[in-house]
Amino acid sequence: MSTLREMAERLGVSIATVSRAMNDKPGVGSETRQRVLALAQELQYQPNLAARSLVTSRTNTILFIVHQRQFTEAEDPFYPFIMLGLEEALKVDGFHVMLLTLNDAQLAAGPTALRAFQEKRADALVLAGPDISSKFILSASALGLTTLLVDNQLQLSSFTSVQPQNEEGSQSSTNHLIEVHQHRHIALLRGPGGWASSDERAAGYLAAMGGANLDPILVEVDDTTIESGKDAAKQALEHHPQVTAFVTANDAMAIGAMRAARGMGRRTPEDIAVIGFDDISWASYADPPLTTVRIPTIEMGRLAGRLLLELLNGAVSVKSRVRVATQPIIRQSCGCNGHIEEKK
Amino acid sequence: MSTLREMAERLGVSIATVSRAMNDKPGVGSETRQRVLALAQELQYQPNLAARSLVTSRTNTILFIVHQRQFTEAEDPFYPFIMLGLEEALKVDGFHVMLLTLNDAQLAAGPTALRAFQEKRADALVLAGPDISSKFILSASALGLTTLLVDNQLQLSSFTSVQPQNEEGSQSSTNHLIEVHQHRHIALLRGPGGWASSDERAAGYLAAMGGANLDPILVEVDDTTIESGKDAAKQALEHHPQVTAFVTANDAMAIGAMRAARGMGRRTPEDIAVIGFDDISWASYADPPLTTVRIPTIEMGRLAGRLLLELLNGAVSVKSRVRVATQPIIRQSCGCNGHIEEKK
DNA sequence: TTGAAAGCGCTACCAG
DNA sequence: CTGGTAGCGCTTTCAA
Repeated sequence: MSTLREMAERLGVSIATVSRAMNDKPGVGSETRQRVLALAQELQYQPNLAARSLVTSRTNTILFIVHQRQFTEAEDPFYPFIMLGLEEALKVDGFHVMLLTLNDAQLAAGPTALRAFQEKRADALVLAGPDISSKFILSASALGLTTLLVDNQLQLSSFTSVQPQNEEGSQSSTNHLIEVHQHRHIALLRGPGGWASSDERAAGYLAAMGGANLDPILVEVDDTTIESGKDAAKQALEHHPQVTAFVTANDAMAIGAMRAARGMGRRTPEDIAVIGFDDISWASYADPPLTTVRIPTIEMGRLAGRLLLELLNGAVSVKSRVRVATQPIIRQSCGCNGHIEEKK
Repeated sequence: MSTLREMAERLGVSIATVSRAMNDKPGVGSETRQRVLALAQELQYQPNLAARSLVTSRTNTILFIVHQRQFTEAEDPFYPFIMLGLEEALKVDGFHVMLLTLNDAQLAAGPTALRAFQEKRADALVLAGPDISSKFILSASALGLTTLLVDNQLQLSSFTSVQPQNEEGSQSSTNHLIEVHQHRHIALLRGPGGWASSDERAAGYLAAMGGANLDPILVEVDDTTIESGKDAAKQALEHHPQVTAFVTANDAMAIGAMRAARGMGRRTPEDIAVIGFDDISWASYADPPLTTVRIPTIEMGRLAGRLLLELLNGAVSVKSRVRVATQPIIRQSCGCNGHIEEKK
């Protein structure tokens, strides 16, 4: 592996000059620069990043932190996509992504787990997922690293964050049911209160119902799985038999709801229309194919990456809360015939 | 951030002594060592890894390389689990995992993409997935980094590799169909030839059929998706109407096969029993719940991590090909009543 | 058991 | 425009 010194000797110039040439810094004659670059090319020179880090205090590495269970969550692997997008965006500037998963105990213990990263290990932190507590976020950022939140946000403090437009998404899907399919009795099968995404999606539904002067019907369950979707659908159908459509907190619940409804003799979409949220991979294979709201996960990751790069370059210093537009995916569970299938 | 020097000054000893004490090296009086450790504790001392890397040429980082599309593959996100297990195992020794995804072009271009990692960026490479070519593997390992293969293997060269017991897995599921459910006409719906996992799973099926003196029925399609599962099932049922059971290359195909069969008036498991492979997250939600063969993905990642650590520590130098046992998951699509549901 | 010092490869400052 | 050099924080010889 060649070094700056080696190149300097072969070229008969100083190490400093080679360094300047390699880093596109001013103060090198264009002819000299040419020769340096040519030799670097020939030698396949790669800078030793440890040495560079030692003097610059920058590592070109960012740490992606996520709850262990969430990372590969059974019914909806969301964060690997975020990480993929992040890595894509970061690598164009020569940055790398490290994965750090935290279990419940580590999350509770606070930033002890991060201590090892204080010292020259990462330039920034991406904290992903709603189940990272405010306390943890605050103490992590106190480490002095640039911090960005994905799918999480703190009300009080201001961090740069990237989140989906939950409210707009469910408002538009509710409107689709109202305007295109003329439903009047639409129930929201929602997840637990207190979780930002559940609350925001509920707000979108309420806005749409209010806008159309319809009475909202809310059914809240304490989880957002297929099973809880079944429960919610049963409750809704028993207490509100007039309901003809469901808006659900996510796709897993939508699938559960369709199954429960079918078990009660109600077919989708003829008797009960259903619209989910997320567009997980199996949504298009559901029976019938699920109409839903797509969260552009990879794109969210890319955006987070680009934001981080700007923050790190000092190009921007404002903390911004970015909302990424969701996309309606019209399939058949809403009553459409599915000809307006999405283009991937 | 405190440094060795700072500690040395406060303790009135030399930097070398502090370094030795911190690294558990001999040559330090036990009393001195105590004092050093106590101060380190108090100061929350963290070594500067860039500085350490510069002198030791070790980074405590391993690079997880996977094909971009594969990492979050729509129907079966396999590699995030591997990465999770890897990270879990590695972090106990203070190692970190970096993600590098490669697209088709980069894969074809050879190790250019890896050049940046030659220099003090990673101590080892984990190459995951069958679609990383031998050529790429060979040239990557020529970089001089310890290399480990997951879900891939080279026939000629010897690399340490971790793979599932594909052959044993499908042999046992085929046997289940033969012995427990008395099927005589079992078709294998297999994926493309040439892919090691497809071939191995086929071999397991053939072994079981041969062992029972039954005639194998092979249907090969060029993909392993729900759609190709449908195609394969249609072909099988048309050309071999006597077939009463399917063994499929993976769960996605199994689900497609059940749907196609149902479309042709054959119910699962009454008319056609089906057993898949992989145990993807949606297998238990299929209709009927899918009997399959589970690949212990997270455990494979952990194993890869432990192996790597041994290799790096020089504890072991032998290149070993490790096969991880799969686990039969009996649900209902095979004809069992599902009471023997797996314990997670 | 301990200390002094060289040096890993690089950036950045100061002279010229 | 160019060169010399200090020094980032650490590990590791070599002496004492």
